[in-house]
Amino acid sequence: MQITTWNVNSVRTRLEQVTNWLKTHPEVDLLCLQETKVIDADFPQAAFTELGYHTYIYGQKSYNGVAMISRQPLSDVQMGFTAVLERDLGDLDEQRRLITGVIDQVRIVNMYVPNGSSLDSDKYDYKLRWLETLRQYLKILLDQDDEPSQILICGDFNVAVEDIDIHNPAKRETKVMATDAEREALQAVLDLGFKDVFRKFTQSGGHYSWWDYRTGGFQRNQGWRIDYHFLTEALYDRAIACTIDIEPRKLPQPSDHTPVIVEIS
Amino acid sequence: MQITTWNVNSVRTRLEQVTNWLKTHPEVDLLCLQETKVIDADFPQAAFTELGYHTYIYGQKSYNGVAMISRQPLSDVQMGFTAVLERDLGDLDEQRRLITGVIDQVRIVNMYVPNGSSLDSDKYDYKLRWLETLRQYLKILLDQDDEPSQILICGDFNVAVEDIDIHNPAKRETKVMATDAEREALQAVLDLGFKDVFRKFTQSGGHYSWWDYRTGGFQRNQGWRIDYHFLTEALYDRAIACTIDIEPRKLPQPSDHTPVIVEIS
DNA sequence: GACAACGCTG
DNA sequence: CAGCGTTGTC
Repeated sequence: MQITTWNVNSVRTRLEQVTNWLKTHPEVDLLCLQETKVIDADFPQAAFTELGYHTYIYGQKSYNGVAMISRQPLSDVQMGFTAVLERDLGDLDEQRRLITGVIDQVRIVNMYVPNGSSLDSDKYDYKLRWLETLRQYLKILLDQDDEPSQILICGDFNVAVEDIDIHNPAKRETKVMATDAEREALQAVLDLGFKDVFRKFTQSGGHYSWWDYRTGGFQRNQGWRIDYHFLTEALYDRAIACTIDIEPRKLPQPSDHTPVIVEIS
Repeated sequence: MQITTWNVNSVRTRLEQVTNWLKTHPEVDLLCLQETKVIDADFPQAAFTELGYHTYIYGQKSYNGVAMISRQPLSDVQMGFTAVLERDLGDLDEQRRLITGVIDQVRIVNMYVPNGSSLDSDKYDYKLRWLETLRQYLKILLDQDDEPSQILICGDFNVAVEDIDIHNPAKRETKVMATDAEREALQAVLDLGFKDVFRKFTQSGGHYSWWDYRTGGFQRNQGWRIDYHFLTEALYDRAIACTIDIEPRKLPQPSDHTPVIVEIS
């Protein structure tokens, strides 16, 4: 089974690139999208159903929005934190950033973690609170799951977990995406029992999933690895490959992110 | 000598269409553009100079803007009413709607007449005042010119001069572009001694230069003839053809207007 | 740098 | 329906 995560930065603008990618990657069973930036009514479902996929969408206009494009139907699909946490989360579940479903006894959680803007902003605080809520949410999913848990969480985490996941980690504490506070908040999530499956196969640096549009850093491979698949132990053991496909980032008018694919035996 | 008028509705968006049109119409000596929608600093001059044309631009951001693209250098180029009327025109010369120059002893005046919005608007009043100012402006040009005057005024006049210039003239008094007041204001201009050269060669209706994007009227040829070449008597006598080229309107992402070409012996 | 929305104009 | 500019976001 192959699962891909890809922040497409508008599914409508990138529609042809996404469908072309699916056509050239028929072995991919599930594509998890982030930043679809479109309300459900305007999501280009037909483009995917015509190719034989099932679509599960949880969208919002302009910002955020996630979707899952699956060869097989998913079961137990749920949107947002509230469906699982069953309490009022205030502002933490207003934005559409998280969708989950089950395929072949594996629960997939596809998410778009808040970016955080700047360290002194309310958005940064929101990001930390969101990650803590994610921890609580995943704890329940883990408790609900049969042992051993087979859960995969993937998406754009907007955090680089290690210094080798950043092209220049020197001033990492001054900007969002790699501060200690963000890493600790994410680590608390991973401590529930999730492992970065890319590192099962690749220990070297220089492998990134996102390159800023502004600095033109893709040409010089000045990027960040912020898109991940984190797997529970049992699933991690079954993983046989995890790769980053940088080809879509080379196309004209690309997303700033590129797909990350994991294969599970 | 062939002269073309074309409201391109943004010269940057339409640049390739415009240069392609020039390439396929090498016999055109002068192309008069309206609604270039760009300040002079950002006008894509190089695209025209590379093709061997001289450019004369009088631009404005977002709205209006006129330009002349000429095989031969133009002489005595002037922008706006004020250069000729030499008095303070208040708001009537703030918008960049008029440029003039001389080629082969023929004075060309290229203009974009205000649209007028709706009958009860200040813009409608502005349109009528603008046309009266145009009359005063042309009177001076005529007085300055050697007898017999060889003046051609062309552009988007935003007025249909006759009922056969409108696909459905029934309710023409309720909307802008063919009310009696607009026609009278334009007629006062033409009474200085200008004639609609298209009608020298074609008397039938159904010939238009503009089709509204909104109503999709191009498919059913529901348009308006609002782009003209008006010529002084001496020049009118020398005209040997005047045609509307609807091909550019058939292209993807077209301007809502299409070129009108006049040929003078 | 790129995307989407909104307001304005035609 | 299509253009531009502005704002907000990342």
